[in-house]
Formats: sequence, structure tokens, C-alpha cells
Amino acid sequence: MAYWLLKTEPESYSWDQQVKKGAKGEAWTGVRNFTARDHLKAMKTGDRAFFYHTGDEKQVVGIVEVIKEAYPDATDEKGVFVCVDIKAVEPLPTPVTLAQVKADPKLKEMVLARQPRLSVQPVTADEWKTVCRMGGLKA
DNA sequence: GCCAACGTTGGC
DNA sequence: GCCAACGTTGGC
Repeated sequence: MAYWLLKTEPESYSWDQQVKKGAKGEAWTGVRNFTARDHLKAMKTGDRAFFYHTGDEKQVVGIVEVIKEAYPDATDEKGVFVCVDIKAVEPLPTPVTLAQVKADPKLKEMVLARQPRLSVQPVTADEWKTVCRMGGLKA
């Protein structure tokens, strides 16, 4: 199983909205970046991802699971980009902020700390465990 | 609100 | 196919 990180602005699509979709999940659309698209295509059903809020929050707020692998993004009229479906798994008891990630020696190599603009990022197993523990989960 | 970094686009 | 210009994003 692989791990990922999905970025969103809470003003446009938030963790709370994702939770309300429940088990049937929601399509993660709107990606318009080729690197991010490649990551979306690499996702498999059952993969897990951090749900990260940008803007004023800049923190990982929850965990989601991929429930449908990449298919054409209906919001992209040119048909070159894709989306996946995800469902909320659980929130982090304590959100992990960008500042914490940058301050932790084990996490400062994370794509999140190095390329904050990339909207879909890979996360290593070690980074996954570390962030989960910091967030109050056993992982 | 500003600035830096990055990705994309278009001209050559 | 390369490179410069431009626009967008996101952190501070």
C-alpha cells in the first residue's frame, strides 16, 4: 500500500465536507498539474492519503482512503486530467502543522516541506508513521 | 499584501 | 527542442 498527501483550501473544499460524504466518498477533481496527475494515476484502491488544509491552517487534518482509481476528471473539458474517489477514514486528534513538519528532522525531507505547491504528493511509510504519531494516532 | 518558487505556454 | 516570459500558488 502506498501513501499520499492531498492538498486543498478549506474555503473551497474542506475536511468537514469530505466527512459528510461518508462511505461513498467524493471525487477529488480540479488537479491541473502534470506531476500531480501522474501521482493520481499511480494511486490504487485502498491507498491512504493525508488530507492537508492550506491557507490559514497549513496542517494535516485527517486521513482518507482511495476507493476508486484514476478516471477522467469531468471538470476538465480538455480531458487530459484525471481524478480519483476518496472517502474520509478518520480525523487526526491533533492536526499536524506545516511548522511542525519543517521542525522535525525526520520530516523535513517531506515533499510537503520542499514543494509546498504540489497538490498531490507521495509520502513514504516512515513519514506516514511519524505524522500519524504526531497527530495522536497509533498508525 | 508581498515575494519567491515553480509550472506552463508560446515563440524561435 | 530549447528558452524566455508569464501566471499562479502558497508561505510569510
